[in-house]
Amino acid sequence: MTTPDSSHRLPLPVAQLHIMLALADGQKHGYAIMGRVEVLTEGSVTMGPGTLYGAIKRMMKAGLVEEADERPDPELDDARRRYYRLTGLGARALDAEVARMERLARIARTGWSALGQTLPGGGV
Amino acid sequence: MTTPDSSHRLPLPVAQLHIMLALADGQKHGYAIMGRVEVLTEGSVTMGPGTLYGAIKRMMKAGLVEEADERPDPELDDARRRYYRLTGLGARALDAEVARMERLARIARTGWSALGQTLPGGGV
DNA sequence: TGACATTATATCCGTGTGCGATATAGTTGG
DNA sequence: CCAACTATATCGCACACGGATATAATGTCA
Repeated sequence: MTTPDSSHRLPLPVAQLHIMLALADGQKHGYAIMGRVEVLTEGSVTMGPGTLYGAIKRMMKAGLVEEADERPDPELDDARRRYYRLTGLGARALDAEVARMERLARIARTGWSALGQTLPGGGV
Repeated sequence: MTTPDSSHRLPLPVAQLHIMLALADGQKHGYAIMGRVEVLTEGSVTMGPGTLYGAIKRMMKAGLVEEADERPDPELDDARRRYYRLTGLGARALDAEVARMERLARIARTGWSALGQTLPGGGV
């Protein structure tokens, strides 16, 4: 019996995290997200359409992102585009995921002493 | 230019990262790893045997961990145990993975300005 | 106008991963 | 002596990722 309220169980799938980061500063359409992910990861992650649209479908189902009806100036627009934005839930999930990564990174950098807990077993 | 280190690709599967963190302060046997992961993640991640041994098998194949022959004092030992430790490659992969997480966390916290790059396309 | 690259969304499917369930057995303690 | 705990191991389902592919509108340029 996994958590029935699967609204946001961590860790977030990596593709979803990348998409969320790309959307963090405002709504974007799919193709723009792909480009933004590449820039954000400094070229280390190239997200193809197979990854993107599959992930977005799951994220919409989970309520992490939603389609935006508002569109930019018609001059700059393209009828084919579908714009997506983070929901409140999505923003909170992103925050939780980032906190999770920071906690793990801190453990890796400082050792588990960072936890301030007595660990059983000791070494070996 | 981040050294691509072609032998493995990031992001590391989450279970593998957790195992590596658990092994970072010294070799441990499987059952101890499960407990350590739970402590390290402050109870948020409970790793079962299905996850652990599958992941370890893949990690050994990838050269990220290896089985240790040295065992602790026979008094404290248990014949059934199999001890694992990080390899040099594993330690470097852990380091790269942590760096990746820190970079993403930094982007999430500070926005793109962290990249010091001119982003094409603009918003919307 | 016709040709071609680019932009843009969408699906299919193989493979890898996570993880619950399950099996097996040695160890410890009342 | 039996129950609980320790310990390793496998199976199978479901999901996530990502390459390949399809389709079509838009932009560009000779």
